[in-house]
Amino acid sequence: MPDKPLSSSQRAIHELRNKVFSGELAAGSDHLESELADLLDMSRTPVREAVLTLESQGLLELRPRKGVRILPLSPDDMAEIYDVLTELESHAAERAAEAGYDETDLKALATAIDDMDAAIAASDLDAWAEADDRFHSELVRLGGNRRIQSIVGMMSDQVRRARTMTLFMRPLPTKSNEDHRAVFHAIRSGDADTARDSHEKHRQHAKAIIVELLNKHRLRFL
Amino acid sequence: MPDKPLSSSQRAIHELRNKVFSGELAAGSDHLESELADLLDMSRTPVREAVLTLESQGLLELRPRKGVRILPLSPDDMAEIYDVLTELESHAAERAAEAGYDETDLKALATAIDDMDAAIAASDLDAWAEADDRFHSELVRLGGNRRIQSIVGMMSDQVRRARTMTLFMRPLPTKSNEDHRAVFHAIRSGDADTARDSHEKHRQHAKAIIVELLNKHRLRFL
DNA sequence: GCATTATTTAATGCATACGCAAATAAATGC
DNA sequence: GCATTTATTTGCGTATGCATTAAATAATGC
Repeated sequence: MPDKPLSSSQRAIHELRNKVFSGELAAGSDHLESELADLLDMSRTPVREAVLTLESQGLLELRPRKGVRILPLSPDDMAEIYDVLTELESHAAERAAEAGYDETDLKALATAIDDMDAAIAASDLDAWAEADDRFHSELVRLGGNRRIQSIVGMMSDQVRRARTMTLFMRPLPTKSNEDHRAVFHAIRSGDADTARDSHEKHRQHAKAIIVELLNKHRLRFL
Repeated sequence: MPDKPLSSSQRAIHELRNKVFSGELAAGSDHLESELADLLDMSRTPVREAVLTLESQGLLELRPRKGVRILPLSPDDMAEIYDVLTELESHAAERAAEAGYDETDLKALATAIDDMDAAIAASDLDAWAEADDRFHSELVRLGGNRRIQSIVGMMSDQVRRARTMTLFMRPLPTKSNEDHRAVFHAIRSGDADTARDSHEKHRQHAKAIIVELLNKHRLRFL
């Protein structure tokens, strides 16, 4: 069936998001509402609504008369984001382990891990990143807390922005999948403490790598 | 000076929030945009913008053609919210302890604790609740992560809704302030682990009490 | 009667218009 | 020249109207 026509508002949200991710709307740049409306070929109304939504998700900022500002991400911002992810995802891992999921329930998680292995073997960074996203979002889903899912979703969006930049400037994340497996096994065996601790270490490590990378390359923002 | 005139949009956000808290807009009820516009004596436009914002904060839900639905809070929702608060506030406590704040920096925290003591002595539940809010928000502020401040702020809003209902049906929170003092002392002495653990226990305890209370009183939602 | 289709109703999504206030430019006084 | 005032521009906040489409109701066929 022909996909249902998307509302202008929704379209605005998605297209603006994409343009931020792709860099077409550069971090730190300002844009008038009317400019964005022209860009998306719609009136200001749906643009305003989209901008309101994206503001609440931390992607941009409304500064009356100065335009809509695409929020830059500093290394400090990145550190904040990773800290939130660390806490909430670790909680999810803990809960997932307590939930007593069986092999079937954990299949998506296992698949994501395997896909990461394959991607690394093929040196396909994009595929790895996609599978990594899948692992983390599935983990959070298994945690069962919908508010955490929503918050982590928003924060992951921001991380994705930074990863585009940093992925190619760091070594292949070969070690990363050991962490994923540790978390996986802890969950499968119902060891909540280990699941939590493993994931916590995993995320803290990721944070350290990215923040160091950004600082080393003098990426004051992105 | 005469306070600056608030925009209709801002007014709508605040007034709608208040009406949700006060119960004037009951949880679970549906309201057309035009109805809310009439209620607030403004056009649909700023109401729509406010509703968009409040939706992203989890207070209500937009269901096209069915109206704006004030989201009810179930015991499960409450549990989710407390879990998020537990994780993020505990992280803040840990960081606050690491930050090496001196007596002056921690004054607001100490004051909040004293105020709670005074409120309990006077059996003034409203004053206690206010000081408790102050303690938690100051704690999170000291944690230094602005994203956590924002998330915790949103979640605390929801807790406040429930507390209105439950505050009078539970014993005076006399024990609660012991927890607060433990967190305070750990922060002052730079003991991050203790700060974290104390606060974690504090919040888990609060969660258990509220969830039990809601279930006991068959408050399926609120 | 019951199911299906046609008709009406009405809430929303969006475009548009307009007044106001802020920012900028121009003009005036010193 | 520089500061201060005045004029002008321009972006935003809000109101309003209309087209669209989902829901509700009536009508038709079987």
